[in-house]
Amino acid sequence: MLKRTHTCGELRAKDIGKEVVLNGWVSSARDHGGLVFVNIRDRYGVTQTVFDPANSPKLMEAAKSLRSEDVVAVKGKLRARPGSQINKDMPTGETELLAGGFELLNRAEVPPFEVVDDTNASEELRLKYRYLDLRRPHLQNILALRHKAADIVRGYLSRHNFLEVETPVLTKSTPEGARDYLVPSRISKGKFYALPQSPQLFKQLLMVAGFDRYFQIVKCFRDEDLRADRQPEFTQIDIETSFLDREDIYNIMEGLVCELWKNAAGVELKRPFDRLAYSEAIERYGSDRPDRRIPWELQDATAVFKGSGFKAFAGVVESGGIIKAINIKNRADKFSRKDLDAAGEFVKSYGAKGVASLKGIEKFLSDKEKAELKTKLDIKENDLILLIGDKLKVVNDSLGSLRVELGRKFEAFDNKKIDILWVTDFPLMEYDEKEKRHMSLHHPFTSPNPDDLKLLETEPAKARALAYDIVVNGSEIGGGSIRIHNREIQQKIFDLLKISREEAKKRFGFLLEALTYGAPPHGGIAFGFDRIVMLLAGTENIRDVIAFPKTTSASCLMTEAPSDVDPVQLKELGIKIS
RNA sequence: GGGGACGUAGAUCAAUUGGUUGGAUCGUCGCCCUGUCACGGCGAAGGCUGCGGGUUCGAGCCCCGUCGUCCCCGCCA
Repeated sequence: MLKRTHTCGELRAKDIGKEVVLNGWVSSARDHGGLVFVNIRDRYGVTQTVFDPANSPKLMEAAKSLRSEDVVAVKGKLRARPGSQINKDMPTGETELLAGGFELLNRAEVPPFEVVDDTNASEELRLKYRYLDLRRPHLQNILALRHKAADIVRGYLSRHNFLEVETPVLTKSTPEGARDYLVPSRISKGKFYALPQSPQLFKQLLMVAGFDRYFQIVKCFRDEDLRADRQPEFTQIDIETSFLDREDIYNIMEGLVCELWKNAAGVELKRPFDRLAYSEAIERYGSDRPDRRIPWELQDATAVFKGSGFKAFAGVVESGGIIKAINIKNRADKFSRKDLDAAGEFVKSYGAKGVASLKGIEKFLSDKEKAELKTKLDIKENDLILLIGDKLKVVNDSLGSLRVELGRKFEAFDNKKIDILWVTDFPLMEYDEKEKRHMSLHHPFTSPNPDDLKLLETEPAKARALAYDIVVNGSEIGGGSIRIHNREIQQKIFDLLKISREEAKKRFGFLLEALTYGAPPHGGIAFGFDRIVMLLAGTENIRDVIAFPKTTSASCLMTEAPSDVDPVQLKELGIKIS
């Protein structure tokens, strides 16, 4: 076959006169009767080839049969386009390849949709023919960006003395956390491996083993429902270190994040990153992953409504709930009755009964109450005040989410701005009403803050953890903690979580045992690599950054996985489907 | 598990209050065309309206079920 001498994206004016060969896909073929233009596309770009009868009438006739997505090799001399024919929208637009010969490497069927960036084909169809969708420059660029980001991560961490170590994919179900994907064992019938939700225990064991700086770009699996930013298998940058405290980890990781944004997106981030305590994040933004680009904050107005003429809120205060408000500055005129109804529907999904606008409830309020609100919320002409009264958690969840929803709707911030911060001092655990016990907020190997050890005895839910998340534009891109390296403290945590000694021993006795053989103080972090690439690429959907993603029902439209298996396979595994 | 939106030529969409023969654009196919680049012109083919049931004289449209896609809540240490 004719082998390419150049890619379809590199030919420029300086190459004019060269004999070249291009390989690629026909992206468009324009037959003018007496002259045929064929654009050839590969991963690097598009180059126009021209079949001119003045050069070879026979060749031109043959080129007339070319169709979109045929695979071709074209040989010829690169020439300048006539001045008026230069295409400024194409990087290769100053030149064209005058075909002197071509080879049809493979014929393509008519594709189910046009392979162009501004395709309007449904995502369903594009997922079924993902290999065609991936031919689009947009997706090719994102996957190239993903590769670059991975390369930056490996480079940075390697320079900082981290070792990439692989950990098992066929492993053991870990405690708490997400639902596991299970893999039946043929050799031990009736037993199962679990795919890792993260290599958490292995990276801690690597610390015990003395690999004081470990990382891995690694697939993780969680059998939970999907979202626009959640896939059942996803990629983490998993990191663990020994002999470092939180400050050291913040420092090294800020360096990594800055290098990612600088080298992959050309954005300089300011260091050090801001820090915000979890409690303050909830108070001011109603969320542990605040998007601070949106200007409005949640304000507590509970005191104003105590015994108020607005009975709904007075009742909320009476029963121990809270009232919070946001002041959406200077946008009252852009918020219709219909918008308010929509906001009401929106907050209902978070368990709130509804949302009140100040305008709507003003008539029930005394002059004093109105004056208090005006001062407290700094109300000016045309400000839109929205209020929710309910139980603490419901108010924070619903009003915090509404804040983000309306921030996006009103485009109340600069889209190019990057807001990055650490959220610190998470609670170690919280009480679960359904399970009637405390549950780890992060995971059961997270170290309590030494200052709060006494609280563990009295009010465990108030004890802070040495845990931290890193948040970019309201999206959690990573989280980690200092771990427990002391067997007694680890046992104490299990006791508080009501994980019995037998249970603990059965499920991760190997870790407990390892902690007794000289475990160094250690801690780490895991970044959601897909989410980082989403932010770098500026896309809202995780499927855009994964080559072969799954639908929201966790199936692959291309391979049709999951699928039935041969009964023989099941028999070998000792599995019966009921 | 719950809520919402959607499903009509190969693709993207339209189709009056439930009413005669279900349209448009892109693509495809044929003919014409020497400077296009989403080429252009003329013409043609292409439909089990996701699937199953029901209501009705009559269903793309209404009802029930089912399958699939997307978004959200729950879930995701």
